[in-house]
Amino acid sequence: MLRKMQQTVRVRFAPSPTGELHIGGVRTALFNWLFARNNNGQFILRVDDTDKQRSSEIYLQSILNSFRWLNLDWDEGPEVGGSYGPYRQSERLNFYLEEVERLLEQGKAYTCFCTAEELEADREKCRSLGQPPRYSGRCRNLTPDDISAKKKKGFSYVIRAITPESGETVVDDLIRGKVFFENKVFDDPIIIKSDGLPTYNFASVVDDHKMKITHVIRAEEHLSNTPRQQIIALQLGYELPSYAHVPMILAPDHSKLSKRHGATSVQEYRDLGILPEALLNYLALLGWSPGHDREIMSMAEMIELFSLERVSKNPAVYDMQKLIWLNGHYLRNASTVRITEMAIPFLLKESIISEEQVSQEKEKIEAVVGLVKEKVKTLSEIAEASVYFFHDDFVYDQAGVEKHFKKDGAAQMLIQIEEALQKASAFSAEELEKTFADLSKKTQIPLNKINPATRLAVTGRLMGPDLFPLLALLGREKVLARIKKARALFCLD
RNA sequence: GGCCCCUUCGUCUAAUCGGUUAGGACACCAGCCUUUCAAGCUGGCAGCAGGGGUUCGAAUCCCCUAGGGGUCACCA
Repeated sequence: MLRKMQQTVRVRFAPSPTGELHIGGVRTALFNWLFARNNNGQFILRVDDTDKQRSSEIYLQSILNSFRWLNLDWDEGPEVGGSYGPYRQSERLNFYLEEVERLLEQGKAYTCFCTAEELEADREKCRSLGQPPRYSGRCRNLTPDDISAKKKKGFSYVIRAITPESGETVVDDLIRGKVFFENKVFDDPIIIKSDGLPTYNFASVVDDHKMKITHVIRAEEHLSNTPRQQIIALQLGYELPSYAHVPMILAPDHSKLSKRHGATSVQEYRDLGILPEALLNYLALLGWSPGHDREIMSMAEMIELFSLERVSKNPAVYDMQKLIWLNGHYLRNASTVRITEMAIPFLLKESIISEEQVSQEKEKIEAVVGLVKEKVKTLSEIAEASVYFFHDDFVYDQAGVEKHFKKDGAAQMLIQIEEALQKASAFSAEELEKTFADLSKKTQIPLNKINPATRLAVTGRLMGPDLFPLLALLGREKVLARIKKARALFCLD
């Protein structure tokens, strides 16, 4: 504990820009971030873009946007810089080559000319013998003359690091304890590819060291990679960071989360109308708990309570319903002004309002959102529930029409409602509530007939926000016009 | 298949060194509230994967079995 305090905690999240940031990545990033903030340490973003083919700037920008949207800030990394940069692996080639040169000189790595076909043949042979596929070590003992001759002929080559053939490597994991691996199951890993770029296992080790990373917190899928990285680190003479492998997030069918399971990227959740704080709170609960019955937590509370010791070992199945529930909670408790800002893009996208209205009718939009947000769970539902405040040409619920309009006396009732509303002294929620109560008393028609009929006439629906504030917001003119229209459209007499 | 990890309600999880009527949350069901639907409140349903040990006592420690997941690339 004391030793931990002496050294500033430095953690990193190292996405490769080959796709959108997905929720598994966010959860890993979040745990890193919480751990850093809890320890007054630094959270570093590093771009693992050594796969030239698949990496793209578009994805990097999208990932950074997702981080910004989630409000997860990084102390060092792209755009903010830092004293251990550059933070893109594609710009750190000189570091890797320097280290490879050293390994080569020390005889801890060697040049390998084996072709893909040769390697495949080797693997095939191993398989047929019932053994695990393993590199034969054919090029380990090439002489310097062999090597320069082959290079001169233009053969392509890679650099491999030498792995001990016996003994074992122990990964001391903060979450799982000591995990033992026999060295004989590993072959000599490629550290520099034939395109001259480092492989993940090498670049990652070099960067973690050069960036003074103290804790490597990553998904469990990397656990079996860790001994290979430790072996490389050993060859390089590095001191090892602490490791913590967090459990994976699984789809409801217990398989690995993928596109076919629906939304997987942060961007998709954003488009669905999920709030960033809800997503983070939910993700924090997947594989971690503060220990007591606490579930809804602000970022400040999560920072305060987070510890790796309380991260669980077993994979967590992802449950959309609980996320939605949490989102509803945050939606209701957030300020109307903020939710309105966030809902506007959804209203625009569904053509419920125009750009012009955004600038000219902000107050009305806020009033609508304020009324409607109590009943919904996502921002896109806000849009859906707001339609009739801005459009007169909505469709009427068919079952509702049968039940409330196509009955004897329905027209009479609507007329009476109209008259009462016309005479109402003020068109406020309180006044309207009184108006309806009086009407019910006078006509002997119960409120549970008057109210739904009014709602149906005015909104086309049977459900929605409280009726009286709804009517008040719509205004006398629109309400009366809509009741007239419904009467003309549906009533028998 | 080899190696590695994991196993508490349907799902996420709690239960400090072994002693709890195994707790909470989502979902589901019922009731209350109510002008609707939600929300909220109250209550209910539901779990220690199986089998052996160790122990006065095991969800908790050990072993085995089963199941799930990961990994074995010139992807990260």
